[in-house]
Amino acid sequence: MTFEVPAHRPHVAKPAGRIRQKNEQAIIQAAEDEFARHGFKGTSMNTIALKAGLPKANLHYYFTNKLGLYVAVLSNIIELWDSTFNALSADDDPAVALAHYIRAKMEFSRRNPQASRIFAMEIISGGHCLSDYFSQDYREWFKGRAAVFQHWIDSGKIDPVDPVHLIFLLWGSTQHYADFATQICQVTGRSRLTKQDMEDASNNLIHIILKGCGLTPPN
Amino acid sequence: MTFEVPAHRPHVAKPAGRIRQKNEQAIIQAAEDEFARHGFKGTSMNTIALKAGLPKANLHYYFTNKLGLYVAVLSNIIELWDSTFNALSADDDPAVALAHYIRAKMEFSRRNPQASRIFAMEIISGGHCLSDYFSQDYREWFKGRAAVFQHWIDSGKIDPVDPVHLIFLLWGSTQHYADFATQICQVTGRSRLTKQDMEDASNNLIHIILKGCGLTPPN
DNA sequence: GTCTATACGTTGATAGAC
DNA sequence: GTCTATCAACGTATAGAC
Repeated sequence: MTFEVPAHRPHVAKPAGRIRQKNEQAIIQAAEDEFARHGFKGTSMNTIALKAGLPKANLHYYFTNKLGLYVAVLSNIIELWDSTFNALSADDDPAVALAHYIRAKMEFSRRNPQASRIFAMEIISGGHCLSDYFSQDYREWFKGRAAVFQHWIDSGKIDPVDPVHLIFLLWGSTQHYADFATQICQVTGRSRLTKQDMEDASNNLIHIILKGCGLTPPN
Repeated sequence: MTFEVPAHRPHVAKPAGRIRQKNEQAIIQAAEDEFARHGFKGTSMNTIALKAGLPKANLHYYFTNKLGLYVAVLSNIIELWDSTFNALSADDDPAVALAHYIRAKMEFSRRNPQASRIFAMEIISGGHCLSDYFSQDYREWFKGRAAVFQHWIDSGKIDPVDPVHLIFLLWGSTQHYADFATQICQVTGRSRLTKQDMEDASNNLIHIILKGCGLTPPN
């Protein structure tokens, strides 16, 4: 009995791989748009397919099902989400670190408003798709982050505020500019939030929050 | 040819009216639950009907169509929404007025988390159903509200912060506790936000925001 | 006023030709 | 790998019996 040896195939960049990459990218992009606007249940695969310029059967080829696609989009977002927050360290000067964090979070809201909105919709909807993300590890990670603020408090660098609620203040006040951009534009009569608008907003937040914690804004 | 005269019917409280009131209430209640969880597109009339304990044809009897029901729910919410904000007056002591407003807004978030979430979802989705609400009048109203803060600034009562962004800070930081309650519970390991949690949060916000505006919290 | 039965489009998903 | 054709389930909405 003999075994066939596979014929030699010269190593070329598989065209399939490039098409896959391009299509997956187009699908994720289109899916972000739709999920940000209508949430998970409110979004249809058909609409995503149309927006991506592909037959809808292809979506099921690349992403087994609708939930798979949604989780892929969410994961894409979560990866970016916490990195800025992780940059905060107990050794930092609180004023510099907080000002930097607020600017970074606002810049993230400006550049990825859809990511912020998908996350917001998922949380508002109960966050069941993020149950893996919200694990015991996540709680430990959060405790560690809050400990940074507690250290600043214990060493008298900032006012004895509640570290946990300070974090929610930072998150809520910055994400508001991505999630509620529609309302902000309506009340201010703007068509969109410019980079300058976001810098004004950042400066305002930095002034109030830092001073509110007993700090003087840097520079 | 004779015309029949309708037989006399003694005036009794129409059972129809009471049934209508009871059913409409049950439908709106169920609709709030579903819209808060899945947004407009993601909610089905069938699910609302099941939750309300009524055949789904009844929903179309009481509320012409799905959009009509949604708008009814939204209007219910909007009515409550701005009243607390209207209470702020240029003549008030800023510290007292701001502290009172923050507490009122947080209490609203605690008692009507679903209302806040439906509003949030609608805004994130583009707010097209609120185009009537976001009229020229609304912009004028908002300007008038911002003028209160500007007056406090001009008379040297609070720091020269940006009044418009201060409003967004107040809105964002308080609504966060309704809209992101799921995330807050997950990271803090709680099953729900208690009244005490919300009071702690209020006190923290009052400390930071008032001090950040150059004010001393009252009492 | 109320509810059963049903019309008819859209949904997520798949089978199978190319 | 890709796409056309199709399915069963579910969507909103209504007609008409009670």
